[in-house]
Amino acid sequence: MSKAIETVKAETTQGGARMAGGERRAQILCVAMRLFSQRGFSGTTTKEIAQEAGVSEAIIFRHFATKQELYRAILDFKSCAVGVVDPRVCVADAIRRKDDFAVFSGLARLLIDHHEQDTEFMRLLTHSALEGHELAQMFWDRNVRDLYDFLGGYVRERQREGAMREFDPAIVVRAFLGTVIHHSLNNTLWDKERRLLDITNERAADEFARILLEGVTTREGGTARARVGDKIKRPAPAARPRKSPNRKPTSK
Amino acid sequence: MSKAIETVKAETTQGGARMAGGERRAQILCVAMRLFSQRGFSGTTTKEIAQEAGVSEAIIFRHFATKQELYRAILDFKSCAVGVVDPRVCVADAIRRKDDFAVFSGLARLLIDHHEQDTEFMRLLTHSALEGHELAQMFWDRNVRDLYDFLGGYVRERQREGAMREFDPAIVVRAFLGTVIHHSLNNTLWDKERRLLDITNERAADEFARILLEGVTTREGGTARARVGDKIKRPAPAARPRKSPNRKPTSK
DNA sequence: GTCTGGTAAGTAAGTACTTACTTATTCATG
DNA sequence: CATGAATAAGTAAGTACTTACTTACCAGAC
Repeated sequence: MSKAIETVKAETTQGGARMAGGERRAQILCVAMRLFSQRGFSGTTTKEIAQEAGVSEAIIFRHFATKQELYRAILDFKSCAVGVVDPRVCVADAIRRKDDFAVFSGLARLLIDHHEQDTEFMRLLTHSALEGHELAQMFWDRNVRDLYDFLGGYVRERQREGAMREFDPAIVVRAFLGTVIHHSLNNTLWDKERRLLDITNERAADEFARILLEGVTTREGGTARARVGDKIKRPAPAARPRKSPNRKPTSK
Repeated sequence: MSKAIETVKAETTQGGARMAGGERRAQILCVAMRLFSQRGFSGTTTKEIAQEAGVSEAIIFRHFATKQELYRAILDFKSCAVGVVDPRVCVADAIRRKDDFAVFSGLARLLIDHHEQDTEFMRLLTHSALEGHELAQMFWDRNVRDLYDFLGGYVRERQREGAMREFDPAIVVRAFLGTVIHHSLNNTLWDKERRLLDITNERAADEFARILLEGVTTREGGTARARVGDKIKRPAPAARPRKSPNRKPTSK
């Protein structure tokens, strides 16, 4: 590769010219994240990272002792930076007003938007989960567990007030977050052209929230048929009492 | 590695002794699938595959011209084998009876069970989706698209009969399959110890179906509050008329 | 001068894939 | 039934190239 080409490429990625240590470090981190998210850890070579950053391979190892450490630094950096938009804060108002729809659609919107604008991190996280990287687990434990607790707590509260049915809150959260996260994953991983479903984030968030809250069947009971759940022997709620909610069928 | 050890290991994976061509090929395929699903394509070496299969590297290349071709063969094989349980057949009876709950819980149960017993394929598919492998796309297009059409069709039919609300069927399917698939993915990828939610497949399927059909809010309107959706400007249904259902609010 | 950001040119251990060769199995034939 | 060519399964030891990571050296700002 000629020097000229290398310089041009370097320019486009802000490489080339001499940089302050911190700057260069950040730039390498940035380039590496892009590549790791595209090709995974073992699918990305340090040589590629160096080329894309417009520097020689050696300076990568000046900033990061090993390839592993570079990867770790990325995951570390991102799993902190991701916390800047705290879902709890963003829907705090809706929670206070006990506006269920606003809570769920707001949360969904937040997540879908965030996933859309940070596709890289989503891919990176999935890669590292597959590869069994400890930091993926750490991120999951920290951020996702929090979300479950937070949302589950809200559901439990609304159940106590008689505004929600007696589902296990954890199941409700799983159902909702599943829909939302899968939607994002689907959009970035499998159906980038939106062939199966092409809707705005706003609409997706609203509809998902509506479906969760109202259900898809008509409440008036379209045809004269057995109510849902009549024929199933619902397993004793205490079978696995890990997280059994304060069930209290208030209303009615 | 001593000959003795190699023989033992070979025995456990049915390698070692001379095998008929087809047999050996199948065994390599099997071993390779396990390794690819654990470590991804570029994270797995042909040497490892050979060792685990208890043969020399050369015979891998006797059966498969390249590593890529081996990978392709696996994806090919699996994406066919996976079709043996056709969801459409399995819930055909419920469809005929128009038992919404049976349809959705049955389908969910089928998928979750299947994912649980074939974790390898799920991981493999995710890996290859991340790596942008064409065959992952093919599988998605073939199997998932079918499911969307099938389930979406059922929803549309029930809407025509006034038994379901006027959601875009594709959104309903996305919501439901999202919940189900995410549940599986969660169990195999992030939360293997089931710390966030530990329920049987049967219960998961039933609850997911109930939530989708009934919604989580009480129908009697626990507290005197605005009905869900009152304050939102629902986007004009014809905004993106891709798949707008034959809406016909029959009943009532 | 002496840090500091940078490089060119390594190195040892892998990597996918080949070659030249050895063994076991099959099976028509004398 | 024995036999021996044909064929298929298998291996040890490569090849050419890539990988993560090092070493020895350089140029400019303070």
